[in-house]
Amino acid sequence: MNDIMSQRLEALESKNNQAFLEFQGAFKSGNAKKGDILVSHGSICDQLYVLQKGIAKQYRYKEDGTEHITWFNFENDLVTAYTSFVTQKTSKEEIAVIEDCEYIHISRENCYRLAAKYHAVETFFREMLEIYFIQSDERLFFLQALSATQKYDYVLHNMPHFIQKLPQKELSSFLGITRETLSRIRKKVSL
Amino acid sequence: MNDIMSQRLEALESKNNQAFLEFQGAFKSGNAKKGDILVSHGSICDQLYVLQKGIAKQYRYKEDGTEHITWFNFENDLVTAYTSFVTQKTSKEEIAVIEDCEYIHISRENCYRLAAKYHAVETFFREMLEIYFIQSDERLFFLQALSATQKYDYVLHNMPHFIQKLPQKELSSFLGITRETLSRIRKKVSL
DNA sequence: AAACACATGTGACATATGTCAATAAATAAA
DNA sequence: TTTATTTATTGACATATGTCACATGTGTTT
Repeated sequence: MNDIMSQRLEALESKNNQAFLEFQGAFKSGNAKKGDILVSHGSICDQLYVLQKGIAKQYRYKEDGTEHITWFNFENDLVTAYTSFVTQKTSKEEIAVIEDCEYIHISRENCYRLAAKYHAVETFFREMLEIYFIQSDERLFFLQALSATQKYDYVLHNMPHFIQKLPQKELSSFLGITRETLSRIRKKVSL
Repeated sequence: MNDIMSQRLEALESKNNQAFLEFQGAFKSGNAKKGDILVSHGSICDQLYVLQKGIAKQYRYKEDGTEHITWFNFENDLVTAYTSFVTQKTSKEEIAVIEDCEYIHISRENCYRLAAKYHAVETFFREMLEIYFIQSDERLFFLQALSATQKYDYVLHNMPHFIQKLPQKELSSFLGITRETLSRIRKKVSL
């Protein structure tokens, strides 16, 4: 995700510097410690975050109380509970900090206000959405079609930082398998 | 999806009638028979379709040759192999007709040209993307966290037309389970 | 260093779902 | 209508993955 975001921002800057400055100016900075909840289940999400440092996880609970991680966020990722952000209904998703985070954030109101005011900002958002949509599409296939081992391999090849930086407990949830199964796969792979 | 699309189009019309007319004018109409391929695996997708009648399926192949349906399209759905459409790389996805279709379509070139020309068209696309992103997010959780029976129940309650209108062969692929398992679940449910 | 909490590894066993094969039912073709 | 083709059902069995219980390891706090 990383450079894609800065690319788009540069495009925005060169296309309409005034829009860029105003957009940039609407961000505030903040930080959060490991374990903190950025967006809590049941709340209405009205902020868009950009991670500058640290790791966060997005997850949902099933009725049985189990946590299911849908995505991890690293440096330069856009982070928000998108469904709630867009619909302004209570969020089923929750976002929590795995490793101490520094971030900037902008309110939903400012996002939409600036998107309405500046065509170039609107374009920025459309392009970011495209990227995340594609990412989501890839994950869909991954979840639907691959076995536990294949999923692990996929992540190993395509998102190696996930494996390097995340505790297995979290990674297994993301893969949609149990910790035990992940542990056994790792053993097999390392032989 | 249905009315959401027409809502957005109405919004576009009232916001900028000129943009709306030009956008609308860029569509051509067409049709396809059951079994036809709208977008084939390996091609570059440069059209955006709007289904007016019929049903289509979007799917990908695994290396082992098995087909995995990621989504079904019904009346008034936007249809395209989004990843290929955006990136202009060859498509991993394929789109095929399940029930004879009538549709209108617009070229990628016209989409982006009009989005760049008219802020209101850009907004239309951003909003459509938001909707599809949310939909995709829901499906993600569905695939990751639910058992075969739970998935069936989910579809039964949330997309009943999927169950009414689609052959089980296709539905099972969409659910990420085998035909046999689906058949057994249906038997159990109907008791 | 000791004590603790938390994450990971391992074994025995349970279970959901897949696989394969054979009918039955439904659709399409002749 | 009859035949052919595809789709759905059902049974016996295989297998991947989950569950539970406990051991081992790792890092943190005192």
